Amino acid sequence: MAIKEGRTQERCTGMILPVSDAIQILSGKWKLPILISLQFGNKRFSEIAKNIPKITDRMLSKELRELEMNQLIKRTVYDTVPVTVEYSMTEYGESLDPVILELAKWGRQHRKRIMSKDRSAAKY
Amino acid sequence: MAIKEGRTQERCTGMILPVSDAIQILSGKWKLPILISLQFGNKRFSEIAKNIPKITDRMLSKELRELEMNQLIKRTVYDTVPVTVEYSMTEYGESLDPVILELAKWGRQHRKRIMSKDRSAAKY
DNA sequence: TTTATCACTATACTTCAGTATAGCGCTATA
DNA sequence: TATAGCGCTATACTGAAGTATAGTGATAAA
Repeated sequence: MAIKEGRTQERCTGMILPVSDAIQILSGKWKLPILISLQFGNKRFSEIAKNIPKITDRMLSKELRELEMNQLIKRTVYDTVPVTVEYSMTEYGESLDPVILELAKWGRQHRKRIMSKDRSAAKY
Repeated sequence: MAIKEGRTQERCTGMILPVSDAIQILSGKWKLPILISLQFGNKRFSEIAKNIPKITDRMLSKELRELEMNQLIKRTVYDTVPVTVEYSMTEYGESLDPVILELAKWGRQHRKRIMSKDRSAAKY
């Protein structure tokens, strides 16, 4: 029952704190999908929207702003007429790649799992 | 501007779908902290609560139920008087370890980053 | 001329995550 | 006897996330 009961509390909090930071920044339904869309190349507002089923303009606009504030993405305005706005990942944003990769890996195998057993699939 | 414009949309959705699955299951402020707490050993209700600052009984109870439904954790009741309830990670729950590890890594370096530059730190 | 696209913003609304507080039956301890 | 711990549940509430819908001004296409 007790595995190495030494400094568990500290080590536990030492894990929970950074993870909480991360999930706060990536929180919500849309931020990761947006980042993924931009992983596949710089995109304009409407192109991102096309990549992400069901997202509304309002949400996309709001989330892009937050991601930009956290310096995960960059917004570039070209003064064409009318203006062209392009979004791209920053280097810092790219540092999330391994996180996204692991999430995708897990999500894929989870999907397989719930597909194969109908009993729990019924709940979803 | 355009990097390999072939099947981007499909590959993009192929990433977004599993990641959305994952974030739905791990959604919210508390599920990952709870899983982390259980990574450090089987625990009882009040022990988990002690590990996670600020969580309320109601939330802990609710999230534990959801994690159990998704088979990420296991609830065992021992018939002592009064009953002892122990929570533990399932093997399936352990499959999340790499995800949690990457999140923790990123969170730690993010924390360092915002600590070092006060200008953006002001916002947090 | 009407329509559509672009990158948004405004307003209003719903829904749900999360908080706050209290209480349950049981038991061991002071 | 009263208090505290255990593992919760009940009720009520707030606030934030997300949805729905419409509209902006400029331009280009039908």
